[in-house]
Amino acid sequence: MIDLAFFEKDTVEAAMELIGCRLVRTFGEHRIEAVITETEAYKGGEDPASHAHRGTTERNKLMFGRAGVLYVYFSYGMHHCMNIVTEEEGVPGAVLIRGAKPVEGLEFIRRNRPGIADKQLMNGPGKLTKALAIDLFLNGYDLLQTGKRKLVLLEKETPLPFEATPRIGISKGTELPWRFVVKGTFA
DNA sequence: CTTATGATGTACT
DNA sequence: GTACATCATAAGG
Repeated sequence: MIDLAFFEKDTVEAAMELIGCRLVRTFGEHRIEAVITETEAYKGGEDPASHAHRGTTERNKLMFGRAGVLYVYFSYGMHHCMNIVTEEEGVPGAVLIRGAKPVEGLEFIRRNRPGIADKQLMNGPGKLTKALAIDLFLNGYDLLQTGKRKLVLLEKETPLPFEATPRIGISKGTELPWRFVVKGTFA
């Protein structure tokens, strides 16, 4: 079961364990479910590519907070990116969810991404947030909260084979193999 | 198939 | 002012 201990650990470990977990987004009667196929780990201090590298700012302060909370930010003036905070409180870290594969609610995903081919619905961080209708109003959302929830993370049923590669879209810290992506044709 | 480019909020120099 | 954890489209081979 997903609990605080699942997130309150080393960010790289958490990023690997998130591969194969399912995201469930609900709005009213609607339900979208997707399997996470691609993640990246971002720490703080020692990680030059991390938003938290140079200490807290108004935008990144959630990365220093409690694990299991969403950190959503607006990037390049037009995309949202979704992260899940990791590590103990006070230690910066978050896992960027870079890609997923739809398993349920395809019609609602298509509605969020009109005119896009099925294979490209959620194969990138900005695309994934648009497909799941995730934006800044979910910034700070607690995945561990009880009661009626708009977004739920489910533990994987079966582990998926994945590989570690350098992270994408960054110019510093490229030597760290902290991107994890499902192998083969699954994604 | 590949590369180039525009859109543009936030953090930083 | 510049850089950036991007994406969709246009242009070239």
